[in-house]
Amino acid sequence: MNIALKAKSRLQCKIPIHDRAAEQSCLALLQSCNSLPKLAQIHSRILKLGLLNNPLVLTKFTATSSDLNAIDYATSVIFSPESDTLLYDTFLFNTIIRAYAQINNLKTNSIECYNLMLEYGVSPNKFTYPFVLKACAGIGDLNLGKSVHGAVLKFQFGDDIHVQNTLVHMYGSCEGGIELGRKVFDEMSERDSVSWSAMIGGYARLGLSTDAIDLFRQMQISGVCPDEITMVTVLSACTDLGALEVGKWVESFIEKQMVNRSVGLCNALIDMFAKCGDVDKALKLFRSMNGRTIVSWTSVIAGLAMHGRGLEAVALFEEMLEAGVPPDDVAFVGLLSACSHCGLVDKGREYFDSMKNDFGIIPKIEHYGCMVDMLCRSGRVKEAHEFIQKMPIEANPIIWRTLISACCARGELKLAESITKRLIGNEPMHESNYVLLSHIYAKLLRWEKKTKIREVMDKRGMKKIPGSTLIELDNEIYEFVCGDKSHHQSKEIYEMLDEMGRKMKKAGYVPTTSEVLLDINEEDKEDALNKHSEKLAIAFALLKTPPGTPIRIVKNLRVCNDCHSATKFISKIYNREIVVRDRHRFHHFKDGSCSCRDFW
DNA sequence: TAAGTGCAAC
Repeated sequence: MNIALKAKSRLQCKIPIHDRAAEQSCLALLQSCNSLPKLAQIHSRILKLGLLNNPLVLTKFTATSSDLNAIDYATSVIFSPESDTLLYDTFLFNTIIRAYAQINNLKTNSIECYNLMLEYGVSPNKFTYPFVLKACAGIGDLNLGKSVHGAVLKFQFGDDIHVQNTLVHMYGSCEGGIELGRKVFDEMSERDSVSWSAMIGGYARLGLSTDAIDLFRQMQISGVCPDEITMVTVLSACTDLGALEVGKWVESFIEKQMVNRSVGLCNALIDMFAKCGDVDKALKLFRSMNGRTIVSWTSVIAGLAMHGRGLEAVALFEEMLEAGVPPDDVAFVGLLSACSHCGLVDKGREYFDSMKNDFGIIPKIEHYGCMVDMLCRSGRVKEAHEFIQKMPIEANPIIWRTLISACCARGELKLAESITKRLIGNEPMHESNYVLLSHIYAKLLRWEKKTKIREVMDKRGMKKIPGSTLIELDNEIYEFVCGDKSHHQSKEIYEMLDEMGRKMKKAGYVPTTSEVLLDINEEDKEDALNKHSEKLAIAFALLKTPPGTPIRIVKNLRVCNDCHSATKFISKIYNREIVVRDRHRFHHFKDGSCSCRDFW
């Protein structure tokens, strides 16, 4: 739909005379309308009464419905050449701007409509800007947002708290806008829970989760009472960090401060517990809640899959079907990844077909990704390769990397090499491709080629994403990077590391030096491995926590082969359960083995 | 007629 085009021709149109009584009766009907079928009835009445060109009626029609067809219908009539321009007012424009701002992919229609409003000389009011800014946030265009901000100031709505709140939200949703959002936030004379939620949410979305949690602490000092949405936002920051202790604290805070937990809040708690390592708690919470939504089910199913408990995830999916909840595409991603993680290839294939045939869901790249992973894990590398070539959509780098890892694990090194080289051609600045290639060369014993990779990376000016590990102790979050010496107990940590190394070697641990990308001698390679952030974090935890208690750490990247092998030894030697969350899944180390069964 | 939030393949 092109609003502007439809509007152009109608500036000169004549003013029709309306039947006021009919208008009133229609408005009253719309007032009590609460369902789409009812709306359709009213629609036919509008037609019968000849009120098609009555903007008042159509505005109400638009406002009552969140149905896209109704909105499009109403706008096309409102802006048709026959409609009554003299009845165009702020309310009408606000309604349409709001309607489009609420629908994904149609946010630009909101902006188009707002521009039209200015073009016709209809004045925006303080209710206009929250809608317009919401649309800007959805589009994520910082320059657009800035220009609307300019208009806000020009029309002198800059002091309105709702406008300010949406400005914060808008800047927080646009790339590079967070600082400007913070400026608006800092300059506000008064802040309510929405202001704080918008700012905390901005940090959380950008992955600045520690900033989000810090700001939440400041909010408590400020005396503004957080609401459900604030808590959902803070929980998403906890989830991102893997900060289970902070998450638990948030849960108790919710219990103390709030009477009822909304479904949304419960879903956020479930997701937090699952992704912070306590999937049993997530399950318990899920069992205790009323009014579960598809998001609740999906969060637990995906959570179980992530912890390697695929069979339980599949059972839960079946339970969901029995409960009469129709699965959506996201639920199938969780289910298929569960099948993949517990080796249910045939069952997985059945579900994949059923998704299309029984539920009419067209598989997306993520679903194909699950299928490739499933075939790879069960050792059917060739089949996986054929599957990729037959896919109706083009494979993405994630899928290719899955296949490459499987090739390496199964000794299909030549195939791995050729795919990796092609991938580097497509994504020359993606570090993990080079790491993969270097592993392949190490396995092929092609040391000279392996050495060259580092040079290529340097020449292309690539920055290595530094590996880091988070650990939470006594409500504090500690971060370790490779070779970190910044901790005040650094000396003790490195002594612990030496002790761990000695005990591990005695138990039969051999460092996987082929992991190291640098061109250095074997001894230095061992040293480089030994300083990996996850080993530092584990050493720190062994020092600071009572014997026998579980250790939980969160790694920002995928855990490396050497750390994986070392952690297995450590779990046995020190008799500790070690729960490692990496970029993609959980590893539960216990008594010398890992829940991922060495495939990740 | 006003704001803010939650599930996704490696």
